[in-house]
Amino acid sequence: MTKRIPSPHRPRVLAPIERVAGLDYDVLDELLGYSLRRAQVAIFHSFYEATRGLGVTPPRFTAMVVVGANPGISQSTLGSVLGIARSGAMTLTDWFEARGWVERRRAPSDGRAWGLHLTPRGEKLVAGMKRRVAEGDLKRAASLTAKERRELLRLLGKLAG
Amino acid sequence: MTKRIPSPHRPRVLAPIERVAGLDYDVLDELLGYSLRRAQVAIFHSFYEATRGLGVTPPRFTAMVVVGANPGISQSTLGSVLGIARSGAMTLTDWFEARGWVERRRAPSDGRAWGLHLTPRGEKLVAGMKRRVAEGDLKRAASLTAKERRELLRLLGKLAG
DNA sequence: TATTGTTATACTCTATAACTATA
DNA sequence: TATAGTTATAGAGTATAACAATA
Repeated sequence: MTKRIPSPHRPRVLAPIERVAGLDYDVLDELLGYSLRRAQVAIFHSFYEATRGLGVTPPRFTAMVVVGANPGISQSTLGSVLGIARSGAMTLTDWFEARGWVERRRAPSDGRAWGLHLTPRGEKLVAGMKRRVAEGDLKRAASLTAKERRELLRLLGKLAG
Repeated sequence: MTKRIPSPHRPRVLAPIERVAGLDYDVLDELLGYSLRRAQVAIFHSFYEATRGLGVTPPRFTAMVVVGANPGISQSTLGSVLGIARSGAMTLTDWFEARGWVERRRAPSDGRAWGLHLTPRGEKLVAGMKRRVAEGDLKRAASLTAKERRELLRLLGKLAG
């Protein structure tokens, strides 16, 4: 089977959304969409610190966590979780496999599907990342009280749900 | 001056981040980063409805609003607001100019820079979009009380700031 | 020298569509 | 027929680097 060569890992440092002094932002500050975007970019910086050098982007992190918590998950299901097409889930899996973090095993119940599993190395990596990302996430939210952070999570959940 | 041909407008409908039943999401639900992403995707759908058929993506909407509220703004400053490089701000401006929504006028104080201005057509368009986007944003947040929505905006602002 | 806009180019991410092998 | 994975291809968005004109 010929494998596509996975792309080199060079994650982008998302440019900060600068607050340009003296500029009128009009309705933007009243919009949840814009505020969400700004908050997300801010959080991304702590994520980037927590995964520095690994080439792990947020979708890749999500994928690793989900594979770890759901061993044997298929590529298609992984794609659904991430909101990407099957072909994208494949590229993603190739990327992990090339690094020896994830392996494909034939699903026992369905000859078409692969079951995805973390390798021992993948297990170790994801454990470390989970810890560092969670720490960074907390640290970035240090301007919020514990109660505010919980409330924020709750409100975001309501919005997304 | 040879102008680059702006790309056709075919905005993507961001695939929803499905909640796959029976799957273990592990730490993800405790992370602000992941919750922000899910909320953002949800909000994006109302944005998409509000700008349907115009090819206006969130960054383009932000740009139109900012140019409208700050006539004469330079491409570089616009790029800073959006967190993109100068070359990207140029492509963006070309896109608007090709539709007759924005025009470049030589900046009186600096012979290198362009000042960006909405055309009458652009003014009309952005006014309508602002109304519809704000309405959609409110509607999408209908599951939140007015107080919760304000609190969410406040917390997001704290996080981003 | 530094900055603005521009051009050329490359890369990432993702989508669609066609193909295969299984179901 | 339908689905999982694969492959090929295309497009949107953005980055970097080099250049001209102006500061």
